[in-house]
Amino acid sequence: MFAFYFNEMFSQSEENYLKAIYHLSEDPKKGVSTNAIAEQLDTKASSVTDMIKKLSDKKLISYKKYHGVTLTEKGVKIAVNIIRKHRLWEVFLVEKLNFSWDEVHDVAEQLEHIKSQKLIDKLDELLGFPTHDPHGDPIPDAKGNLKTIEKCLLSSLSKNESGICVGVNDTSSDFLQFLDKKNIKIGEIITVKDKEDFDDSLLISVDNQQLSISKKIATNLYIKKI
Amino acid sequence: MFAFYFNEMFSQSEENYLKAIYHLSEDPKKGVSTNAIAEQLDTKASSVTDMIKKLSDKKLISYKKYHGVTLTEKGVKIAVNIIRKHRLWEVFLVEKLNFSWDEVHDVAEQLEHIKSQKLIDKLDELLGFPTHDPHGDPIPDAKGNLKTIEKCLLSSLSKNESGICVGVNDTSSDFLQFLDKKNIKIGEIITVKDKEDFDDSLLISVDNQQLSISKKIATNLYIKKI
DNA sequence: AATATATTTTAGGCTTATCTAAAAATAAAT
DNA sequence: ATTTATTTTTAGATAAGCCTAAAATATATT
Repeated sequence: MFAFYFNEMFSQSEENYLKAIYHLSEDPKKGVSTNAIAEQLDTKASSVTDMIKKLSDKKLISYKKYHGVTLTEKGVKIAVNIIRKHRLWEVFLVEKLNFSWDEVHDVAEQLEHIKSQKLIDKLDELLGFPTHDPHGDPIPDAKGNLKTIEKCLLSSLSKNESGICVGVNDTSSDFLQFLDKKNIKIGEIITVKDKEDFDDSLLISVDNQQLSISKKIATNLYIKKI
Repeated sequence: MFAFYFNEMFSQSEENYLKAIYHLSEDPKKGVSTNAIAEQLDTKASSVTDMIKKLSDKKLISYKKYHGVTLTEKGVKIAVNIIRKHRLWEVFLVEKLNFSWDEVHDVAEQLEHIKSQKLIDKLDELLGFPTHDPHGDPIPDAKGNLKTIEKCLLSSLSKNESGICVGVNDTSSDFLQFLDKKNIKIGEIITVKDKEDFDDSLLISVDNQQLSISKKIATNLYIKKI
C-alpha cells in the first residue's frame, strides 16, 4: 500500500516539532537539545519540554530527561513526509503559479500540513516527480527515500576550485533576492578566484562576471565540486 | 485602516463560523439562529454562543441576545473570500489533479484556510478564471462578486418540462456517486416525463435513458429551465 | 573537588475552542 | 394569559499549546 499511511493524525504543532528535530539531527547518535529546538521554532524551552513529553508518549521520539531527543523510526517517517510535502508544494508554487523562490517558504509551511495522501501523490505526478525543490533541496520520494547529493559549502572551496551551485542553506527572502540580484542561480558554475584571509570574503566568478562575496554569503551556498 | 483590514487574520474556527452563517443566510433580513449554526458545524449551541460573542466583538456579525445573528459587510466579505478559495481549490483538484467531484470537499475544507492572497490569485489564473466549481456552484471573483444563475430544484418542474442540470444541493460522496452511476452530470439535459403523486418520485429522461428518481434526489438537483 | 554558569525541567497561569448541566428568555399550546 | 416546551445563554470544566519564574540538573572553570 502507500508508504506514508498513518491512521494517526498529528497536530500542526506536533508536525512542526518533528520536522525541526529532523532538521537538527545532523549526527543521528547525538540527541537534539531542548534549546536548539526552541530556537529553531522560535519558542521557549519550557514549551519544548512539554511537547517533548507528548511526542515521547506517542513513541515518535526517544527522550531521557536532560539528555536531548532523537527521532524514532516512526518519527523520522512522519518528519520526512512533511518535508516531502513542503518541497513538493514549493515546486508547485514556482513551476505552476510562477512564484519566485524567495516567496514560497511561508506558503509551503502552511500547505505542508494539509492532510490527504491522494493530494500529495497527485501533486507529485502533476509536477513530473521532481527530485529537488527550488532551493536545491532533495525531495523524498513516495517511499520516503531521499537521495542526498555530495555537496559542500562554497566557503570550504580553495582558491581556483570550481563547482556547481546546488543549493542554499538560508532560505530567507533577503538572501535569495541577493542571489537573484547577483545572478547566482542553482546550476550555475562558480569558481573561487581569490580568498581574503582578513575577513574570509571570496572573489568568485559566476555567470561571466567576477564579484566579491562575504563569508556569510559563502557559508550559505552549497556547491558540488567539479 | 484599509491595509490593516486585509492584514487581520482569523482562525480556522472563526472562518468556519462565518462561512456557516453565510450559507444559512437565505433571507438577509432574518437572523441566523444559534441552533442552526450548531447543526451546520456539528457542534453545541453553547459553543456557538461563545463564538458569536467573539465575532460580534470583532464586528463581523451583528448580534442581539436571543435574536440570532447576521453578517456585517465585513463578515460577508470574509465569508465570500473563504468560499472563493474553497471553490477554486475544488476546481484545481478536479481539473489538475484528476480528483472526482465526490472526493474534493474534505480537502478543499482544509485548503480554503491557507493564508496567501497571491496564492489564490495565481491559482485562479492557472485555472483560467473559472466561474463555477465542480458541483455547479458559482465562484466569487477577486472582488467578491458572485453571479447567481437562475435555477430551481428538479422537484419543482412540472410534467414535460425540461432543463439543464446546473448544480447539486447535497455534496456528499454518496449522492455524487449515485449521480455518476446514473450518468447525471452538470450540463446534462433533464426532462420530466412523469410525476408520481404517491411518493413524489419523478420519471425523468437524461442521457438517452429514462429513470425513476426519488423525491430526495429531485430536491438535491438544481435545474435551469429551458 | 567545589563552585559558578548554563541548560532543562517543573509549577502554575493564560488563551482558544470545545464540552455538560443548569438557568434564563422566547415561542407555542392550552 | 398561564403553562409548557423549546431555544439560547451562562457557569464551570477540559485539553492543547503556549508563557514566566523558580527549581533541578548538567557542564565548565578554577
